[in-house]
Parts: sequence; C-alpha cells; structure tokens
Amino acid sequence: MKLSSQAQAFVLHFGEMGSRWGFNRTVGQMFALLTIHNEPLNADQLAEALKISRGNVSMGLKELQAWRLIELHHQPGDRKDYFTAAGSIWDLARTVFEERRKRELDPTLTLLRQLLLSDPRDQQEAQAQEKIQEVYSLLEMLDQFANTLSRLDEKDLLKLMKLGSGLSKLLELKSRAGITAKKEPKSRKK
Amino acid sequence: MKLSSQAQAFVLHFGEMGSRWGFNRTVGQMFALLTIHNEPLNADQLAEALKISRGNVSMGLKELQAWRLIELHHQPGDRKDYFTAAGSIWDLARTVFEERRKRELDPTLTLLRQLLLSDPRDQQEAQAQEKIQEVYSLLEMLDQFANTLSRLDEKDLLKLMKLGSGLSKLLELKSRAGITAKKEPKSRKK
DNA sequence: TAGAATTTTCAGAAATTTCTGAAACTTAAG
DNA sequence: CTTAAGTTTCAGAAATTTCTGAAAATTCTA
Repeated sequence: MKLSSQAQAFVLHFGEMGSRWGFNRTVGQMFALLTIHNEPLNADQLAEALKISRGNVSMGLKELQAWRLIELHHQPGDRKDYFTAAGSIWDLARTVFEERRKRELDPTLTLLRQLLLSDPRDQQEAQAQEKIQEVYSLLEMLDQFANTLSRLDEKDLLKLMKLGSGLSKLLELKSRAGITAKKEPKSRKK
Repeated sequence: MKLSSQAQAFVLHFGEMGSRWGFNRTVGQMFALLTIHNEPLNADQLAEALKISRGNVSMGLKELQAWRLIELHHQPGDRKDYFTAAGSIWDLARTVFEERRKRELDPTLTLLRQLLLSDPRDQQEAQAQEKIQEVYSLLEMLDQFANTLSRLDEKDLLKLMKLGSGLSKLLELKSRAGITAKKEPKSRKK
C-alpha cells in the first residue's frame, strides 16, 4: 500500500481536522483512506499505509463502525476482515451529520429538559431558568430542523441547498403557499 | 458569586460538551456562565465562581472574544473589565454556527481545491481524484448553504425551521414558484 | 481437538492539551 | 514620576487523550 502524494495529503488533512469533526487523528485518517480508496482494505493494510499500530487500527475500526461510516466485507478464500466506506459521499455526509446531531444536541436537550422541571427558588434562579428555557427552545428547534433535513431525499436536499438567495423568496411565498396549493388540485391521490 | 444548583449543572454540562462544540472545558463553562448570568462579570468573579485560575480566565476570555461570543463593558468608576454574552441566544447560536463553519469547512475546502489542481499520474490517482472532487463538490455546496442560512433574518430562519414536513412540499412547489412569483407583481417598489 | 490465523483488549508509554501561578506588562491615578 | 490596580503571558505541572504492542480471546481449518 503506497499512497500517492495526493492521497497522502488528503489523509493527513483529514487526520488533522478529525478532532474538529468528532474523532481523533488516526480515526480521521482511516476514514479518509477508506473514502478515497475504491478497493476494500484490511486492518494490516491500513496499519501499514498509515504507519500506526495494529491495535490502534482495531480500535479505530470499532469507532468507525459505531459511527456507521464503514462496512465489513469478506474476500472469498481470505479470512481477514475487509472494510470500505459505507455508501456514497452523500451517504457518508448524511451519516456524519446525523451522528453529530446525536452527540452534540441530544445530551444537552436531555439535561436542559431536566433543569426546567424544578421551579426556581428566587429571583436570581428565575432569571437563570428563563435563559435556560430560551436555550432549550432554540436547541430543540434546531434538533427538529436537523431531523427534517435528514429525512429529505437526495433530490430535495440538493434542490434546497442550491436555492441560494432563492430561499428567502420561497419562504415569502410560503404564507400564500397553503392557499395556492389548495387552489391547484393538480394530482388527486398518491 | 454563588451559583444555584441549576446554574451549576448548566455550567458544568457546557464544560463537558465544550470539546464537542469546539472549545475546552473551562471556556465552555465561562461561556455558559456569561450566558445565564444577566449582569456583566469580571475576570475575578469568573475565576472564583468556576474555581479556576486567573490566568486561565484571561486565556479563556481571549478565546471567547476570538469567537465573537462575548463583549467587553466597563462599569463607571471601576477599572476592571466586565463581560457579557454578545447578544441574544439567537445571536450567539448564529455566531457559533458561523465560526464553526469557518473552522470546520474552510481549511478543508482550501486544501481540496489545491489537490484538484494537479492532474493525476495514473489510473489509481485518477480514481482518488474523482473521489476528492466528489467530496469537494459536496462540502462546497454545504458551505454555500450554511452561508445562505446565515444570511436569513431571524423571522425567515424561524419560519424555515418550523416547516417540518412542510419543507418538502414547499420544495415541490418550487419548480412552479418561479413562474408563480412572476405572475404576481404584488408590490412594485420598497 | 489442536493449532494456526486473525482480531480484540488493555496496561502503561507517549503525545497532546489544559491549567496554574508567578512574573512581566499595561494603564490610570495620585 | 511612582505606585497601585488590573491584565496578559508563558514555562512547566497536571490532566487527558491517544497510541503501542504483547497477551488474551476468538474463529476457522484440518
């Protein structure tokens, strides 16, 4: 396994960025490598290509599986486990997005929900709780929105992201849309 | 400065989540505290409330300023620097969003752009570059979209996030919208 | 069932990040 | 000026995270 300088740079960069994206350097590198490499790779190949220990590869693969970013394959007549990136670039991006939502939002929502249960003992606490409520409402909405985006199919997602400044125009339209939509009985069922 | 157990929990949690959101524990705590506390706080108060060193507070404040999340105030007749969260919860969320986009996307886009310049030497490299192109296109679009969202005013943003499953319906409408919009000359100027 | 091939685990080493606190620096007041 | 109040800096200590590699566990083959 020799990496072209292109691949090398790509892999190293993803290693560096890894921490910002939620995993550590070697996990980032492994993911990057599995992403640009078309053929499945086994643990030894990864260890060799990235010059890291076999044990580290094993842990990294476990983590990438927890992220649902890679999948296991087998080559006929070979007992080794081979891995590839799980799906297209789009699939991967979507998965990262969903996983990050889970990890970055859910625990906070749970805590805030809890904090909002008990009622404030004094003025001071009342004000704090108000703020907590604001933070909660916002994060809750964000979470819902992220959810909505996750559910869009690729076509719609693409359409949405390509809208650019057309988005606000579309939103303006929105209030009228309900009416407009009703006015257009286009297709009945389905 | 004594924190209610509510505030305590809020602050500690933001400390723990900090790393996932892009800053370290104490910076997360400082930010949380400035967010729920309505009055401006000075460095000594922060250090005392969070039981961390004065030096650490100074560094943390610098970082929060780099994130544009806090602002400096002065109390008449007091030479100390006082800080508050910069704006409403919405403002803060928006700022975090923008800063994260900068830190998580921009460096990668820059690198990938660069990698795409040189042309592949062999089959292997060609395939890798294809993948890199795919990743680039996706991240570029994501970046644009994040940009678009950042520019929306609060009203529109709220509308959009509240759409839920209405979003895909609105998108369906989109193709027709261009026409519809032109057909409605509603208001001329302003 | 033995043993060979492969993967996983995990204690401690190495690397990295965060934090402290004393000293240096800055600014305003007297 | 000189001094006092306040802030920043930064070397090294402490804490945390990551990584290694040998041993244990698992799985397949014969």
